[in-house]
Amino acid sequence: MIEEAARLFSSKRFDEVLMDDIAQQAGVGKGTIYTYFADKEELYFAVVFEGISQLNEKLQQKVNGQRDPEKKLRRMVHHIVSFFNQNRFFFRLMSIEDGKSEGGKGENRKRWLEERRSQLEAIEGVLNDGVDEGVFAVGNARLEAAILRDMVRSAMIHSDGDISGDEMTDTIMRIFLRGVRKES
Amino acid sequence: MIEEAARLFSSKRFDEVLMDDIAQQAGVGKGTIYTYFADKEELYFAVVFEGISQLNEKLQQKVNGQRDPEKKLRRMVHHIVSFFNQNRFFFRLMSIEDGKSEGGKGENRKRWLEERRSQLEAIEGVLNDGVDEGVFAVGNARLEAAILRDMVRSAMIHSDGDISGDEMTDTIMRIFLRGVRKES
Amino acid sequence: MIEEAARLFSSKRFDEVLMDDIAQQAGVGKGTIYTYFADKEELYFAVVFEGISQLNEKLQQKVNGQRDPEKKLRRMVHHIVSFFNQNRFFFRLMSIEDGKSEGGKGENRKRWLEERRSQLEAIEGVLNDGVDEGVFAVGNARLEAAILRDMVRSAMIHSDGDISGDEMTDTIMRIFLRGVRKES
Amino acid sequence: MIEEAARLFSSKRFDEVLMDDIAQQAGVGKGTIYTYFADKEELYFAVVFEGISQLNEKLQQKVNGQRDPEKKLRRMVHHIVSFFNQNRFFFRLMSIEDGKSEGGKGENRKRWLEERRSQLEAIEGVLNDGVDEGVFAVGNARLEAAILRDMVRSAMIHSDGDISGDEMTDTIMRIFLRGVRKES
DNA sequence: GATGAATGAGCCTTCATTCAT
DNA sequence: GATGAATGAAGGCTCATTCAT
Repeated sequence: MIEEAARLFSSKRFDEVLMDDIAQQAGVGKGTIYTYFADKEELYFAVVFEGISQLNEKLQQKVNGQRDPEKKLRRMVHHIVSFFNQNRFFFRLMSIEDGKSEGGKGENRKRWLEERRSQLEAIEGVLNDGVDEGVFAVGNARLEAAILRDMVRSAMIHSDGDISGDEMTDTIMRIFLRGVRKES
Repeated sequence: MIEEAARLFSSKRFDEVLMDDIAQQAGVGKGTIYTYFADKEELYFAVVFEGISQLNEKLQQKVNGQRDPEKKLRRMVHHIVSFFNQNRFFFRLMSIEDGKSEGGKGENRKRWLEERRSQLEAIEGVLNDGVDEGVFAVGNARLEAAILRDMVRSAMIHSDGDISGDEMTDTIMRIFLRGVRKES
Repeated sequence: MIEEAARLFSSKRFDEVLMDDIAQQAGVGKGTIYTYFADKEELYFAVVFEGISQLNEKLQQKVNGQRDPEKKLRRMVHHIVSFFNQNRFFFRLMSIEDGKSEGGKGENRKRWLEERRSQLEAIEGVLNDGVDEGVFAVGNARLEAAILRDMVRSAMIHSDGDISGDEMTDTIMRIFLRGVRKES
Repeated sequence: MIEEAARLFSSKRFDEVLMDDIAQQAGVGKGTIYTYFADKEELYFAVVFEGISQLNEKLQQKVNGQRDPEKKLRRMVHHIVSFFNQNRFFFRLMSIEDGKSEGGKGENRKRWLEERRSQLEAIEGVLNDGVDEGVFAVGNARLEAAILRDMVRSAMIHSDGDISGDEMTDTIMRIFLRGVRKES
């Protein structure tokens, strides 16, 4: 149900997605949705958080069990690319939420910001590790973490499926690593 | 009228923006909007295209009157940053449209893709110039142009006004330039 | 202006006729209509009354200057047919008004009933003359006058222009005259 | 629901009848109407066709089980009078539709013309039977059928409830029968 | 007096939500 | 718990009417 909702929400505007459509696609009665979600908005955010949580969890795992900051970074980027490749709709949903400024029911907005922070902190941590080890030189770690992550978004949007996940990862890493590597 | 609509559309969901609100904010009667736009959707896209056209036009100007590819690139990035800083709503609207996949009345979708292509080609051109001059080394110029442009988006989102336009430009250029500079 | 309005009101529903259309057809500015008529409804009734008054006036003339009741009747029917043939729209408008029951602003409704009464009285008078002269035998003169007049409507609707005014008159008179002629 | 809509549509102009009123009169929610009819227009025509179909069906029955053309005709007229007496609104709706010329979505217009034709053919058939049996003499059977049917309309309009259905039938038959009877 | 751009009251229609089955 | 027919609040849109030019 969440999956079908995700598919729809990521390809159409919120108001263009009808509860009827979701129910039909998910193969359940319309009323059934309301057994699990208070309203359309709640379903929407369930979809959004389902996606980002899952990604964040996996991302955390990649950090562990690897020493070299560059390799860690590459594994993380590779994972983000893979995840988005398999869940193109989630990636679009996240883009949308990321673009928002203040709006939304504070509750959800807050949760979203937390998830995003947690995601960026994972990347930021690796960058800082690299700095500590004397291999990276970053100005604003948080900002650069965000830039790295969004490079994936950018690559996804502009690849239209023409470019393999590996090629994307390579391109992103080439640009980014040289950008943050400490000049010797 | 378009300006007020842009402000509203960029801070709320399409369905949360009421024609009544737009009319009120713009200080015109509701009916007046319909004298100029067939419906809410048309107004929305007028807003979107107004923004991107304006940006693209200015961007084209920056390319001329400058030799050094690095300096050209910096001027372009600086301009995008300034433009988005002055029109925060447009930048959000563009993010939204960029995220979309197929949907929408083909008409508008097509126009959007064209505007985007034109924008990226401007950047791409500079990258290719750099390659010709032997100062840049790029793999997929279009993709890397897109990445550069989206770095601005990323920086905007994650700066929340804390970071000045110049600092943003510097950070972006530092990362990107080193990423594309030909290794000597 | 009234004429164009008549043409439109008789071929479309009241709500389908736009003030814009009337203005355009009549070749005047929309505001100009309001110089002469308080609102759409007033224009509509001006149209309706213009038609029936004109018809009634002419009908009255036909009665005079003829002795024989049958000939009078024939001349009247012939005139109604001619008038409707030249003003097909008026005939439709009258049908509409005739069909109504109570509704409408009492003012107009009252005026309409008066005009209709006056019209039927003209016919009724001839019928009564015939009765006085011993050539007609009628039950309810008013009702039979109405039936005669509506025969024209009926013939108009079902002729679609295939039948000439004279043939219509002949058919109507054949049926009606034999129906009211005193049996010898 | 159709019945209440019929009552309203026959006493007011299309644009004066509000969907709210229909819903309220019918004792259903406004949205419910749209479960069964696509829009106001569709409901309107459903109402119109419901009436004429019902009448036509019954009319067909009257033709059977009777030999004498005059008696058949009288039974048909009597039935039309009764039907209209019981469904005054339908009779007004039919008048309106009959008066129209070209307009309307071809679909509905076509259907209307068919129903009307079928109705007139029933009457026409009896007239032709009479001609075959040598008791009637008609010029244009279709036209005279139409005239007969519309005599009922005429009588309805001008009776205002003062005249009984039987009296109406008698008057109509007296005029019409003598009009078509073959002169001996 | 004529005009037509601007207006906003009003209405049709949609669709999230409910609740009886 | 599941369902989907019924609901009505809400909002997009129309168009008669106004009034500054």
